[in-house]
Amino acid sequence: MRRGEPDTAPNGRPDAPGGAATRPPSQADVAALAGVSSQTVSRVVSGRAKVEEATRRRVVDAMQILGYRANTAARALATGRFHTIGVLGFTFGAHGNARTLQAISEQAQDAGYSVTVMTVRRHTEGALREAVTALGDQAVDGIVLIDPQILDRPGLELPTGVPVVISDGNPDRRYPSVNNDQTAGARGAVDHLLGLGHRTVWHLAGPRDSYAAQQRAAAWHAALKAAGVPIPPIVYGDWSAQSGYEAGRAIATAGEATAVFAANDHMALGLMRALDDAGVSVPGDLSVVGFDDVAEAAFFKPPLTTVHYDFEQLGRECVSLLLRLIAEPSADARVAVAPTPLIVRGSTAPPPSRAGGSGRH
Amino acid sequence: MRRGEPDTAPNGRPDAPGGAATRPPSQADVAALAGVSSQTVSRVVSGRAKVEEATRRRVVDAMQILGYRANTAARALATGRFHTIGVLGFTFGAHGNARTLQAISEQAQDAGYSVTVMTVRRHTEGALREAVTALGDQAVDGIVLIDPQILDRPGLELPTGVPVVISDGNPDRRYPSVNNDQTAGARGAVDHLLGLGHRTVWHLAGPRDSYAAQQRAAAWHAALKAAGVPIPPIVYGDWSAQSGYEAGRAIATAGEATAVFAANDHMALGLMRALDDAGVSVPGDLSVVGFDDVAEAAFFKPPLTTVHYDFEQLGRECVSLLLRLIAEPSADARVAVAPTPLIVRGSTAPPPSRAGGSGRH
DNA sequence: ACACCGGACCGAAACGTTTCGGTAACGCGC
DNA sequence: GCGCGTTACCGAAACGTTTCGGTCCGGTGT
Repeated sequence: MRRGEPDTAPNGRPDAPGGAATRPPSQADVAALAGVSSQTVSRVVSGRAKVEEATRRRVVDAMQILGYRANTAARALATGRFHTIGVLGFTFGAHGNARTLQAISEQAQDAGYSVTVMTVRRHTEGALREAVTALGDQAVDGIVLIDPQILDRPGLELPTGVPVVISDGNPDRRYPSVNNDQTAGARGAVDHLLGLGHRTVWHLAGPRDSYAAQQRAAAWHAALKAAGVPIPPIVYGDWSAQSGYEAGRAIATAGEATAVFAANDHMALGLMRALDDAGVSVPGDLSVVGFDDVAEAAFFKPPLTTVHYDFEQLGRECVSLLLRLIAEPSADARVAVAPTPLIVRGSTAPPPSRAGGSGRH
Repeated sequence: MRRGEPDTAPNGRPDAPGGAATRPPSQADVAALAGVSSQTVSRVVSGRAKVEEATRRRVVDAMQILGYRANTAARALATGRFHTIGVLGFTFGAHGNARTLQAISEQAQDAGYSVTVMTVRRHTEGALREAVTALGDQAVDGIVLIDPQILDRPGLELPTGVPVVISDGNPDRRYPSVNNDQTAGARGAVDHLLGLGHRTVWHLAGPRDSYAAQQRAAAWHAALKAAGVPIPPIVYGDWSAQSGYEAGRAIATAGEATAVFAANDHMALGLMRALDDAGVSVPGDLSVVGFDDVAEAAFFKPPLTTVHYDFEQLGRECVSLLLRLIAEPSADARVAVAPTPLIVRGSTAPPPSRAGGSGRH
């Protein structure tokens, strides 16, 4: 790593085309050109201290001429801050996570932070865990955990020493979490269906290990209980349309349900498709409510009544909270939650009248 | 940043609960505990040089005891390498980009690299551009450009000195690009429809500034031309289901088309919804082919015939190529492209017979 | 005139790695 | 027993910032 260049610079180093890669300009180079010391350059770039206007101009000009860019690594080494937050999850390809990540990225960028994504493989054991851990620590100032069930993996330790916030996670965990009001959303869905006259509402839940799925299921259960209506068994899916389709077949075969609340829109889509295949009309014979309000939901057939979920707000709040915790580790962890309004479209209606309702099959 | 601790360490610094944040262990600490010098520790962690087994054990044990983690910033400063690649795009919330990013992240992680996402706002001018640029340079060893039309933004300069690869971009640009075989996919879609007996095929294209959209449109055009059939005017959308719906209304009103090739599945969905609203049956009156093969496409009504697109392969190839270029800037830039097979489902059929076909309204 | 003060700036010491150049210790052939 | 190459290690110099502790200087109150 030595420079290896003689101090008595011989006539111009070869900057010729195809020549040696020339080292990018450093603070010291700027300082030399501007005729100041390097820490004055530092003061100018950080803007944290007084610099006389004339000096400042000279420095800025020199930076311009040389095309100076601060070296992130050196800064991080000196300050101990990376100005980077890590986002840790199973996948960023899934709809909700992708939207949340985008919001996180924008919000972080506005605050001068960059975002590193760290994915942990779902079905991976052993050594890779350590790799993830090693990746995560020391290179980020804080972490947003976007798939909180990662915490359930034995042996996966999050780096200590940096704050962690959980997106859509269980609040009684060891880390602060940010949640939209899923409970209200699920309750709104159930109440809407009951209000239409359905005797009860079935639930097509997300995977058991997902906290979001758990919370939606719990709210569904509570709403039914509060209404004093019978509580059907939960049907489980894995968020995918395929799993929704399979659940739909089962529900159609059972032939009891008149209303189903699905824990996300993709499963609702598969569900509706299965019902259609089975000759059950939506919403004539059976009403369906989704969750998420994906951009495509309005164009399903029928257009899906669903709970709107604000992933963008979720991501932004995660960043805000995390930055507060980075600045002041004991900061207040309370955050505002976004509302989850029900968007009523065409997939819900009153239950079929008694006459034609029971023998439909 | 000075340590400020007396060299003659007084009896045990207070590591008491709530005590001062104690500096993480450094290489030197490990070296001291193991009774070796710090560069031997370096040799052990890098594994690049011979170390006697006994020494090696002592060092490893010491690292274990102290919970040593290498400091990324210091390493980056010393080596000039960050072991990080940046992914630059307009948004990671969109379906294709999200899947590509996920694949990039996994592939990079397997190679020991981490991934930083950098988003540039679509409708933003001026100073923010510089922010993006500043963010991008010096902190990454290479860049994957996931929304190549970013290059069309005047004034946005990519950092020089690091390799850049373009995902799904125009090959005659200044950077190497990785493309799946979009042309074959689009041609397959058109040929399928023509093979079913349609006189011609309309095209619902993606936004004009998208290279992927351009390429699909060009392939559609070429396929029609090769078949010697009339070429209808292109209808443009913006990838969204909403824009597909609007296009569908126009196409239904015109009443000429019997087959439409949509440049992605979401637009195809909106299109089908508009046709349905207009009383045009799919595929009875009009056939629709999509592009992407999103997981939900099989559950649309009708199930969508579409071109399968392998975003995962795309992302992986981008990383492979980029890592080759990082290691050897003049490396061969040729990459394998993934096939784009047509998945035939229920949204395509032969055109309506002449009798009932023309007067459908 | 003098001490004093604050503003603008500088010299130099960290931050924790990697790596260059060396150096003891050791085996080996002559 | 002497040179010589190897092996296993170490001392110390970078890498480019930030920041501590000063210094120089021009003003101000007495």
